[in-house]
Amino acid sequence: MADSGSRTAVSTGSRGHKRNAATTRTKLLSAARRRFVTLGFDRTTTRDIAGDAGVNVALINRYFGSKEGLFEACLEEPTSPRLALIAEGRTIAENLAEQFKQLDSPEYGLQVPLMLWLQGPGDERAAALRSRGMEGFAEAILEAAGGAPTPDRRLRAQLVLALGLGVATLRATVDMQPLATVSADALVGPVDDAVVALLGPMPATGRKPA
Amino acid sequence: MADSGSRTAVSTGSRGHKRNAATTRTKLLSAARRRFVTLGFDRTTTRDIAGDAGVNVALINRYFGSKEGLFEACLEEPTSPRLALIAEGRTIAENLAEQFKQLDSPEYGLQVPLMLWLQGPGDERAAALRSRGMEGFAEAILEAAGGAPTPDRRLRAQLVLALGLGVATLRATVDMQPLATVSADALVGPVDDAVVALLGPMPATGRKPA
DNA sequence: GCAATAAGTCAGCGGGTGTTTACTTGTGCG
DNA sequence: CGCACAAGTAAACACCCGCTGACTTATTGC
Repeated sequence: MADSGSRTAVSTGSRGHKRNAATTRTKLLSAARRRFVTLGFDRTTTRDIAGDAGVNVALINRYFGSKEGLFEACLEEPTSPRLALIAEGRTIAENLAEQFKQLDSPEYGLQVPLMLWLQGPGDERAAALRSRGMEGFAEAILEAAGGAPTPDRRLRAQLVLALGLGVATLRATVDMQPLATVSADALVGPVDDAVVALLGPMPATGRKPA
Repeated sequence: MADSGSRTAVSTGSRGHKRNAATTRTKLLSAARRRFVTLGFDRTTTRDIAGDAGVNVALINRYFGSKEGLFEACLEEPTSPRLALIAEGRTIAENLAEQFKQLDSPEYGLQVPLMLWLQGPGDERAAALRSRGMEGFAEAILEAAGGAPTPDRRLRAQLVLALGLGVATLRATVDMQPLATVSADALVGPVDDAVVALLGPMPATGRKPA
């Protein structure tokens, strides 16, 4: 149901034609992602998404089956090539700040915005996706921090994730000065203090492997 | 509009009578608070609240004017005597853990549940309440931490708040092990590490005032 | 006890939302 | 070209929600 069609009329090109399934699918995805991130699932209406995308509402159900299907597609399919959750050669704090920056830019990025995971549909499937995504993120943090993955360190890594999530949430939803308006770069220092306190200093990457 | 009435028929007692405005008002408040905290504003329906409270739906509009009014009343009027945001004689981490405990108990507590502030109505008034509440919380943290309220320390106090908010959010909405199920007490140690890293050690309270 | 009034009930309206269905228009292949 | 089918459109359906207004029932002061 609502798959890409057995035989697509337009093979690959999205060139200047007025009708192109892949293009409108992508338009819907990015429009939906932006709305979902800023407003949450409930407050986002399908008509608004379609309006932003400049596309008919019915296409949402055609291509994604339902609003929930569209939401799950937002979780699964990034529009631009997905950024590594925790890129190497940077501190964890810097990586978190990178996520904040993506939240800041209203056009997007918005690759793996933390907010997207929250306040999604009450749907069971989405909840499972959310949990797995969060755990994966925490695990990436733990790995980047190095050391043995003991239960205590796993908990601490999840606290780092909680810090990042809290910052993203506050910045996105509450107008609290200075946190709401300060640049993501200015957060790196203090956040790094907390991360180091929780997980210890980052291991030297690359040239000095432990 | 929707005030407590110029001349209340029942003065104070909530004794055995079938009709008592104050009692049903309170019933509505606690039922609403629980729903709002667990489900958020949008997913909570007035009919559900009234059902939980064992009360007719129309009473919500009678006593609180609207669903939004009920929400704001939840923010303003705690059912039980309000706990200090940051109680003295405890570390900030312990105080945060206390908030987590209140989130854990499904009956409640729920005095100043962090979640309540988020995902409220898009209403302007509620947003303002939210911002002021959050700022007040951050300021209480800053005060408890002692030292001069420099802009940098204010930001750091807000990061502590972000950590608490993130933990509360994750525990309430995402089933991520071990964070979701670990006891609030077990969080005190790690959280305290982060808080100390951000704001320095707590000043000695009471007997050794600065 | 008896009106006066507050507390509570009931049914329905109006609006908004997700979704479907029947239809039209464009596109590529033979 | 022209046919078949995909892509897109328009309108309406069905549902749920917040809210309202007229009504009924209990409670209180005299």
